[in-house]
Amino acid sequence: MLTDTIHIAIVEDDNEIRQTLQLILDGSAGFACKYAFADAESAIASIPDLPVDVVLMDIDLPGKSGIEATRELRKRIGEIDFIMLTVQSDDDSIFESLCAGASGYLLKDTNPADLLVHIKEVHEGGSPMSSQIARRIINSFRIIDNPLSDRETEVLKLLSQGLNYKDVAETMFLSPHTVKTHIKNIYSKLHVNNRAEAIYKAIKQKLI
Amino acid sequence: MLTDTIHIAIVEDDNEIRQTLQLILDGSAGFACKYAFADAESAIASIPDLPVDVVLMDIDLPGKSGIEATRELRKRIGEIDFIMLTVQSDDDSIFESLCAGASGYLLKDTNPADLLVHIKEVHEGGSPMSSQIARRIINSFRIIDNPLSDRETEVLKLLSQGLNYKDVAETMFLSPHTVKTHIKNIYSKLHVNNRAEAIYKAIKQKLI
DNA sequence: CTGAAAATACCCCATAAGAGCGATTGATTT
DNA sequence: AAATCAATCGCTCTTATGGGGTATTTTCAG
Repeated sequence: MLTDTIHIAIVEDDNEIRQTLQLILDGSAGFACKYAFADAESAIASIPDLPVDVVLMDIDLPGKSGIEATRELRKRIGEIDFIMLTVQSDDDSIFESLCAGASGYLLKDTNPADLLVHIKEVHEGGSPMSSQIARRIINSFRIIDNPLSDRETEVLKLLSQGLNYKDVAETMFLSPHTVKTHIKNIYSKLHVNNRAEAIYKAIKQKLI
Repeated sequence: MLTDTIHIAIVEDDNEIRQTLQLILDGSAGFACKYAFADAESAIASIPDLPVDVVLMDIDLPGKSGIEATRELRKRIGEIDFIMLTVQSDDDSIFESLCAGASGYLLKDTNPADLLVHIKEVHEGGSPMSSQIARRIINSFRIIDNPLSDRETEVLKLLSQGLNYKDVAETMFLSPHTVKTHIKNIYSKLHVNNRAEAIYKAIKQKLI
């Protein structure tokens, strides 16, 4: 049925890649690719008004990057899925893209047949990515190493919830003096000298 | 070659599933599955001393969960890859597993042929997961919505680095009074009343 | 059994932080 | 033209915080 057609837009500055890709996608049953843009600016201007389900977005664009384009388009339209299609696979690009609202992240050497499968997956609520890229994302969940004792971790968690010395002491059935000592030790172990930085570091290192 | 064989261990309490799986895996070229455990405790006791490359871990085990088993084994041995193989696909299970050190997360309805491919992927440094599961992970990177102004965000970032009123003021070329006002507005917008909680909330909501 | 690390408790003191006020200017929106 | 909000600067006051110490008990690994 026509209503099941997935409507695709491409944002890619390389003319050959863009045109080839558009031809392939538009020629495949169940897919339509009527729109293609060579830069972020024109994509941002046009896509909000187009009947598009999935956008294939290159990251390396002249002027605004594909990540910025994704971020801006996301702000205005929530229903479109973005797949980053790029040669870059460095950690920063991946995480920035995901934070900007991308649903998939594929490398440009993905073959057209697989690409079609992945577009379908995204449209059905999935997030296709190569297992190498998935690993990088997964690694970001790992805990590096935890210098804090159980008690110290407990204290820090309570602090992060806005409790002060006295409250923490009461919650943990301790003297406020002990809480203070724990906090001092936490600061020393994390090499910080105040609460704000301690919490920041602890979260970044997944200690709390 | 024999040296290219991937050695697998299974931890799964259902006898039928465990035995069937072991037969299939051990019978496949390039794979060996000589070890299978019915509970976390025996797996934790034995696996550190076994020549195993990849562990297939069920989450729902009697006694200690597969997630705990993964966490404990991870502590002691870094070179083994863990694939969670489970019926549960709720967000908590996924994130806990990843934090515990799992490299892949597959549902039990994955067919044996695909499973072999995924085991290979893991062993080569990838992280196989269904695109539905990948989407859940990706969604955890999304920014919910940002009530803070640019200036306020800037202030909060500096606070998270341990700066005090005065330092922030100097860095941003502002009066300490203005910084104080910004902070007060931040607290009010985030519904908190101190620095610690503000930073905690801001990070959790990906505002900084 | 012994020694290190963790957990507990206490003191003093200078300063940073937060609450509660008010006020002006310049955009942006309606 | 009015209203809103962001951004800026200012005051007072109380309390919490962090830095500097010391010391005892418990727990756990070697």
